[in-house]
Amino acid sequence: MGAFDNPLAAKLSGVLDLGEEDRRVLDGWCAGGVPLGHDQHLVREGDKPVHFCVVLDGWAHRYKLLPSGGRQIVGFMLPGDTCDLYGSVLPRADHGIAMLTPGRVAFVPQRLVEEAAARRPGVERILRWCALADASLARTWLANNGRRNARERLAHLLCELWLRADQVGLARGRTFDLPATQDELADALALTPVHVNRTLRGLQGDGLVDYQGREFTLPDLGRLAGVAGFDPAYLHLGGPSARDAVWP
Amino acid sequence: MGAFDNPLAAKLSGVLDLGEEDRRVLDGWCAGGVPLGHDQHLVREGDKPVHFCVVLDGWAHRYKLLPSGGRQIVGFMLPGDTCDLYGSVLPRADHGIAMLTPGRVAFVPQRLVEEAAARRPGVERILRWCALADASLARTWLANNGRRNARERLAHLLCELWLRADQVGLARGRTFDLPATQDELADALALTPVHVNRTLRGLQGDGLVDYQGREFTLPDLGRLAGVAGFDPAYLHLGGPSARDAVWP
DNA sequence: CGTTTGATTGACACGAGTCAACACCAGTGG
DNA sequence: CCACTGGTGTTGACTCGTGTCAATCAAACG
Repeated sequence: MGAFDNPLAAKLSGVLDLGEEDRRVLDGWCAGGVPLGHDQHLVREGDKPVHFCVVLDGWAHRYKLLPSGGRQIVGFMLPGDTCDLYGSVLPRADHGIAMLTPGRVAFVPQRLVEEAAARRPGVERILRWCALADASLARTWLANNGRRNARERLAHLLCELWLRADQVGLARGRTFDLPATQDELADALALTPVHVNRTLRGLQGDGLVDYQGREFTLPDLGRLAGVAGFDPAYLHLGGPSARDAVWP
Repeated sequence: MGAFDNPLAAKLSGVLDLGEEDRRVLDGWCAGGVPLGHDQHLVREGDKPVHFCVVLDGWAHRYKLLPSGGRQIVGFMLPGDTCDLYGSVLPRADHGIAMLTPGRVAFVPQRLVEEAAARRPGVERILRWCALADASLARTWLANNGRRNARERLAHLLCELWLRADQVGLARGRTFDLPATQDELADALALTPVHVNRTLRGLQGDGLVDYQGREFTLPDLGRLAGVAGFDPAYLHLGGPSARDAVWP
């Protein structure tokens, strides 16, 4: 926001030194963008991906379907988040990506991305940063879902999503919109919707979370982060933000 | 093996077109290597990583520790596997890596890696491939641990590890060494050691797995893959291998 | 208004965790 | 040569967190 008209540059400017020229490349990628409706797909599992995607507006989620019919959501995407679905590097998308809300997405032809990366080391760094941050996030979810109970897991996810929303200007103080159904939260946390509901109510009863519809408020982030065992390092966030005013 | 004296080039030659020159770069990285003993660390969580690592020999594992004391193993590394711990891109390692067996590891200064990547697009592609394949693997584990029961999970992990071992010449037909304790398998699968033991015996009772010590045999890979819902696409393996002779 | 989608709650079941004991084996040192 | 140790695997009995099934409710919507 502010100085930047594209959320990807905004995010990256906090963590990497973007040259003038690199930023122009990113601006080019993020110009325009396609409006997408709720539930529309950016990528389907099995597709040969030919675009590098940047979410400009709205939320999306990445998911994997299992032969048995289950679904695991493997990540949420907010404005400024990218997916490098391997384009020229790997042959097929191993998971799908779809919108959680209406929004706007930039589809950058892999050819352009490759050319820019070959021409400018700064761009190559950006791509690598995105891929590595992505992997880091997936590993953190692995640990979260694997070794925490329902309460801790949910608290952890809420901390993460509030922080990420805040980072791109989508939080109003400790309040933010989490446009996912409890079903979707369940598939992200590897729980059942019923248990997500109970756990959410539990946190609410303890004054750690408040919500009406999809609008969530985290009245005591310090205590919630304590419950979650949350350490924001894995998000690799850059510069200062509202979080510094709120965080323990 | 065979034409290649370094396992990284061997692995990559199946999936990427390596130029003559690129291969020489990889040979340079993998020349030498440091011998490491059981339990020795390649990287500790929180370190500022200054090397790109390639496992030349032996098995390693990547793990995260939780504030509550739990451990989640987030991946196994076999010869030819790399870790790009973000070097110049991200500030700190978000997880540790340690040997499961004695072995040999090449530590390549990030500076060299950066230079090679800037100079040669082929090298940049290699790095990106490694990062993306890594993320893909983590997401598959997320789905596996999140949405399958103990039996399916364990079956899936065994399929993965046999296939990866076979790919680098470490399997003898359907038999391979899995140098992890049941404790370690439990931390990889987000189970307890006791339950891993019971599940393993269950699979053994059904003739799907056989083991004595750390030597595992998978007598009926087709049936085991069926139990697991295993689809090897996520490993992004390249050329043909023994698997083609055995797989359903 | 019916219909649909998502949230909520209760009763009950079950898979996996916990606790505890024992077996086995490789060292190691007396 | 044997006693002792620590690490790993194995098994049983019991507990408990989460899943399953089912009913109800509220809001959104054509």
